[in-house]
Amino acid sequence: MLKKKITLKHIARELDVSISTVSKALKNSHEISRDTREKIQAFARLYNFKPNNIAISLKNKRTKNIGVIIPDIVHHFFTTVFRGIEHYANDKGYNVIVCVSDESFDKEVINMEMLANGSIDGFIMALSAETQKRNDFNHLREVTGQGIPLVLFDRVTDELECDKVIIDDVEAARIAVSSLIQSGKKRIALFTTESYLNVSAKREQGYLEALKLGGLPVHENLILRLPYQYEDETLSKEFFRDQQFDAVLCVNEIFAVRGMGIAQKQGYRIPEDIAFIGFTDGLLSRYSTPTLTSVAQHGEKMGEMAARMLIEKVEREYDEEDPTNFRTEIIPVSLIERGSTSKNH
Amino acid sequence: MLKKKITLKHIARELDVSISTVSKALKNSHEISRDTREKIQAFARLYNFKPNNIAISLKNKRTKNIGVIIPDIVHHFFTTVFRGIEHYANDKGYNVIVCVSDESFDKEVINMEMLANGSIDGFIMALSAETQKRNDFNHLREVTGQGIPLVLFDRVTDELECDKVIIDDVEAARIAVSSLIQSGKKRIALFTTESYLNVSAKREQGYLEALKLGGLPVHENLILRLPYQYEDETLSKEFFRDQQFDAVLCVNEIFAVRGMGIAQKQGYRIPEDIAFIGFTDGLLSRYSTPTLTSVAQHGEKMGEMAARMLIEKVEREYDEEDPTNFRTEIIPVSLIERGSTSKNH
DNA sequence: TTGTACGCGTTATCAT
DNA sequence: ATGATAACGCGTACAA
Repeated sequence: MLKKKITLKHIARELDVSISTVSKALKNSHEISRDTREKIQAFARLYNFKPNNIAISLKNKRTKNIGVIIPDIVHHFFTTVFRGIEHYANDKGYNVIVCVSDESFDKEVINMEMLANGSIDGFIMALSAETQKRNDFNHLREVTGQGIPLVLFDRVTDELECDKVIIDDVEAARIAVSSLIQSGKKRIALFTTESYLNVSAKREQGYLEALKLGGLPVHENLILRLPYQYEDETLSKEFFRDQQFDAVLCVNEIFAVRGMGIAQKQGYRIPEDIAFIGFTDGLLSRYSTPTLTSVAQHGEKMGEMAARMLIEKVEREYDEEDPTNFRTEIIPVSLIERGSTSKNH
Repeated sequence: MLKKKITLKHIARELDVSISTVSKALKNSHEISRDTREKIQAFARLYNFKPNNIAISLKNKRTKNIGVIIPDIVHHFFTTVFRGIEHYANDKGYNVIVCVSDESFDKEVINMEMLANGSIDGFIMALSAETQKRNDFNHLREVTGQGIPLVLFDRVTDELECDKVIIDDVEAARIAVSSLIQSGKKRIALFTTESYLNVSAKREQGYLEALKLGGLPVHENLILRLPYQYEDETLSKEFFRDQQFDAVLCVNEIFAVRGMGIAQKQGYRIPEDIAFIGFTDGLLSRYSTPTLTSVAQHGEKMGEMAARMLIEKVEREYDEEDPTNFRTEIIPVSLIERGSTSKNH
């Protein structure tokens, strides 16, 4: 019953040939006579021989593993990106090791160190909130300094020279707000997170730019900033109660859906009284009441792109190419229009 | 700038000692004189020496990696379980390699084969839909036959002897339906998936048992079965239009939220006209309108348990213990009551 | 056509 | 106190 994994050595012993003969025979080398070749191959098939990945990794100094470090896994956008990474990587024969930083700087550091000691050929990651707040990227420099390729996605930083994949958050927010302006909205609010997160800062910038472009004034009291995982709805309730706006851009779909819930409870009609647009086109956007118009970030494409960039770097590693040739790819967004901005949906 | 990874050999050469001396010194062996020990340790620290995981894996025949194969990653419940696995595993110094089967039998097989060749010490998985449909588990037997520990969670099968972690789906459905009966509901419907999925079969069974227990008759036309990822709402619309029920148990939160949307559009009030209960206590349950009463499956605990069982097996592997001593752990569920069953929420 | 020897990086055992 | 050697499993340059 217990058929332990078989090795070249076993086969060699059993068939009374040398290990290298077995190795060559299994790669169909013409150095080996048809006879022994077939004998060996038959035996190998019979015992279901598969070469040991670890041994091969050690020999090639390539693991065919890529390390993915993300702040959270119970999170629609990140899982979407992950799916893209996983598909592309698998396609190319790579496996994916995932570590979750839980938005913690220390965990991010520990995870990277764990993986950097030979377990992976390269990293794909989105920075933890704490890392962005501290603006400390030495653990990343450490790793790139060792020649390990790194691709950052979504939560990136200008302080680091490496490959990056992002959406144009400024542009995305601008598009969203402009579409509100075009549909006749005059007073547009922003419901967002505290702005040490790169993305929220950029979305705010896009919001401001769109207002300017549309000739609308900026009112600080039309902007509400709450912690990323806020609990207390006091401030948000006030915000919507004192409603002085006819539309609101929300930094993600959770903020949007919570906002819609509050607004509806206070008797506002959506989209007539207040129109909503969110970021992150996930389940909530599709199944909320009303359904939520949302900026789709195409996470899967982002993941594919990140994996592609990483694997290219990894496989080019030992070639002539300039290793400091870093790219930043921008994944286009699209606005998915639904019931929170138009009655027709 | 490019400080390539340093090895024992480098240190040995540099300090003009033997490799084994370096190895011992770094493990603080008292065989080595304080002098050389300190010299070597200082040097190692300076050059940030970390032993190569791959080499250690090869030597120990232990990778400290565990393989997780799940049907889908953009899926609240699975990511929740994954989080539990990841936390526990990381705590114990293990890394997690994730593969996604996309509900495909072939992908599941390929993924397992990729990982089974030395990349991991054991598997944690939930069976793909296709695998359950085909009832073909040879790839799993293959792996366990090689002595690789396997823990199945949620999507399990009786055909396989191995460790398992499940929720009691029968019990869970019974609790949910009983609570509806207790609150005075008389005609309780079931909105579920086609039943080749182990879980939906069990939830249906629990539904039937609860009706019997409550002295309520079973009406086949109160049961609607649709494909797991159905698109067309024709049948569901009919189902709710011809509404002959005052409550409905839904096999997951997506089915529940879609159902609520349809019912509300047709003018029914929730929970007065129809009460809803779903499975999978995720974002949708928390943020739908009304909020959804839901069976929480405590995925994170499930993941922790699975990881614990697996790691115990892995680390006991070479000991005396009976390897055929398989357990099935049942994670208790709880009913999270919200607005879809009671006005007070 | 086949086999020997070496190396990947580490550790453990056995000399010296 | 230190070093040489073998071993983990594989691949390959070189020797026979």
